[in-house]
Amino acid sequence: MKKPAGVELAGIIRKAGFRATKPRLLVLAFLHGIEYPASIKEIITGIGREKVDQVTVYRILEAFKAVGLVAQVDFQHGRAYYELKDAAHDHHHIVCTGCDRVEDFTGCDYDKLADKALSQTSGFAKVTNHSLELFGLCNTCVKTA
Amino acid sequence: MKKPAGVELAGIIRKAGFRATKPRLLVLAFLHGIEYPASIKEIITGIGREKVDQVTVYRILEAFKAVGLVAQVDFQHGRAYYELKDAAHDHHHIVCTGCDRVEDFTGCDYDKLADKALSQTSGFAKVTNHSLELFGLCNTCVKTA
DNA sequence: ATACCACTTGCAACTGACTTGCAAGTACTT
DNA sequence: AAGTACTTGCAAGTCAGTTGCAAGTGGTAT
Repeated sequence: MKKPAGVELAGIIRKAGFRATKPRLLVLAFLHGIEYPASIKEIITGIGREKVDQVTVYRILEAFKAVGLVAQVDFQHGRAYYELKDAAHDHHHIVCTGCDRVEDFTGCDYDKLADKALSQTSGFAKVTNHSLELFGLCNTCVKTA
Repeated sequence: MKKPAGVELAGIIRKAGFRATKPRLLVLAFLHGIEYPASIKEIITGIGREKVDQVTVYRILEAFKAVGLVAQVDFQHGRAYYELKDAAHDHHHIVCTGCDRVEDFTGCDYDKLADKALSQTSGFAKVTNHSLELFGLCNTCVKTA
């Protein structure tokens, strides 16, 4: 089971136009294993500091983002979070401002939103990307608020 | 016209629970004068570096944000942007990834979105805030892309 | 298999956004 | 006019993310 997974990941990386190096495989494997977006620090700690330099992780994520392999999300914590991008499942996150708990939700109606924005603005030709986060209180934090 | 505006701004600040100090008046007046969100650096430069310390600007914006007087938006430029919050006019921004040009659009259907998210998640009790940005290409940059 | 070379990585040093501690200043109250 | 709690300014610090460059390595051609 380990070998096939590795091979598959290498294929994903090569298809994206990169060499299937050990750091890139480690980053991609780590992202495959998480449920919610992870910060760079979490990614490095998760992989193991001795296995890959943080600069390398920054560069890999930047490159993966550029080819649409990963999505960068902003939880307003002063640092970037990353997760694999799943084109078929455009989801967003709701973040608890009390405890940083995260859950997913879907249905932002991206296409309609993009059309609406383009029809309202005179200077824009196309929408290529979007970011949407909801902030709120989880069942636990709402009691102590 | 200058005096009344100043008095009015002072009232806004006091109503929010702060003392109407010179730095706070300057920040609020500057935000009143901009068309699109400004970075801290732009705010400081706009006000005049000699008139107010950058630490003070950071603290003022943080405080104004906490009471809902200003909104912080993320254009994925690695720094925060700020603008006055207009409760009656919930607008969002579309940002050109080529030249950083910004325009507004409205109609994100916040209430419906919040309901949708709450019905899909089991752990959240309420939505208190949201962030939404579209990224795209303006009429100029789309030609050179 | 071997060698090559462009692509990658790791290290060290750096930048720039933002924060903290604290003494000095000042808006509002009495 | 004076007091005091709220604010500010300065200096120094933290932390995320970047840059330059020499050393390393994956994929290809031989």
